Amino acid sequence: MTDLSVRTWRDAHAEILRRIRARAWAPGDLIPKEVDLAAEMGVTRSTMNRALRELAAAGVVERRRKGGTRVAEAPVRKATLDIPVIRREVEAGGRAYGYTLLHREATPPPADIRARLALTGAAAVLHLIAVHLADGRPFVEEERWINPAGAAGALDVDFTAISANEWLIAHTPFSRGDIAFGAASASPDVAARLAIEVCEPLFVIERTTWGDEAAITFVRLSYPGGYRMRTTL
Amino acid sequence: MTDLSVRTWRDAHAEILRRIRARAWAPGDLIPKEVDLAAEMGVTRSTMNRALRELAAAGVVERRRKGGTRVAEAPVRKATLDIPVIRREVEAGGRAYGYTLLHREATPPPADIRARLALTGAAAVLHLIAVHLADGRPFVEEERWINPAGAAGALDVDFTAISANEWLIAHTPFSRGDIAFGAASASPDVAARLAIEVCEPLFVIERTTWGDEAAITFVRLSYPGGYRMRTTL
DNA sequence: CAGTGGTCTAGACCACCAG
DNA sequence: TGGTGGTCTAGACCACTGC
Repeated sequence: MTDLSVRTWRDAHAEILRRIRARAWAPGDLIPKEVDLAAEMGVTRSTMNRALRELAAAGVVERRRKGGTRVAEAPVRKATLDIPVIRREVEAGGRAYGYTLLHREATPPPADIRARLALTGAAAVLHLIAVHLADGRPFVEEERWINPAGAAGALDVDFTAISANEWLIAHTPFSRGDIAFGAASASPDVAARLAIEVCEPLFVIERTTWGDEAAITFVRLSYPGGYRMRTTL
Repeated sequence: MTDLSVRTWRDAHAEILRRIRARAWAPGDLIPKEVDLAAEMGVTRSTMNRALRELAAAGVVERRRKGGTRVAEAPVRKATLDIPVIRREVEAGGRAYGYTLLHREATPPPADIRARLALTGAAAVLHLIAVHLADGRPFVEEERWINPAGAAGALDVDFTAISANEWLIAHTPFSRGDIAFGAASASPDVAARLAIEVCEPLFVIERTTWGDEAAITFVRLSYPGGYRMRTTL
């Protein structure tokens, strides 16, 4: 018998998840349509729709108009990562935040950076290298290119007092971005900046952000090997 | 004047995002309440609620009952990562998938694994080491511990034909999990399994999954340094 | 073409929490 | 304690897509 305590979309969500876990509906199976489930559990279709929509967003079911709703075959679990401002990340750990700009130069970009920023001409971009500190010790190294065509005013900013990330957040909101996570070995330069040994492993985050028309910035963050980025499933 | 083409929650969502980007509402600002925004844009509160809820989920605004809705100060951007089954990940790249089990042993777990699986006794767990292949070449090394108390039947399975991941997906759905991403150096063992040099950088994913009561499994996936996990913001 | 999910409306009650 | 967001209901129209 159906649990009569189903009153909210969370209840319905939980009940459907329970059935899927209990194999009442196996992976690949078509499950009843919204209207039927709603009727069975005693809620309106709107409520059931909300429950199923959330399950679809979590990758548990797949939905198609006319095709119905089916249990995901390969549960491509979706993990949501928070991408915090580094200052907050450090301060959230109870440590004092610091920031040192090591290099600042407007220069024509190398070919790979031109490609990442989708630049055609040879106009100069702003190249920054900085280290973020936690309790005075290197936390992460940042190498960044800023496209003046996408970030108006950046060339006039001295980034010694404010990190490029925070300046960009405040002045140049982005509309989309891509991000990649990987590992690399510390080059001599990066090793020196992070005060680690050459060839130690680095956790690397590469991010490109775009405005409505042009690329705004490309940044590579290199964390020493002990760093972990965590979330839940 | 308000754009009269606002008809759907996506329109409202886009319009609000536009205003935030245009600094009509600055970070930290309180924005009008649902009812007012709905009236202004000519939609119902339900529709506006959906738009604002999605913005909150994306980390663009923060909402509180009675406190209203305000533009997020530090846009803690949320990135959604797909955690695919490795077979699918390889096949999605157009390569042939392969899998080799290198080690299988039921053994009392070392202390760190006991801690990760929240085990109290010294009951044996199943320890597996395997390599996943793409076009016959090592793609990722997998070291896994399976808690028989959380994954009934695992001790009876020979994991040479089916990878533990796929068996678990099919037989032991999990209710929650935690996942961490980081970097490490290849130990001699791992380097040999992946056919890379000792001390080359590895991209490491560590994942623990839990059933309703007990931990099911802990797995460490080690990808060679060139690997990138990508998503969009 | 017809069935299913996607969305909107108009109204209502309620939970939470800032003042 | 009152204002704000969270959610439910009942009904409707429509877009997509499998058959």
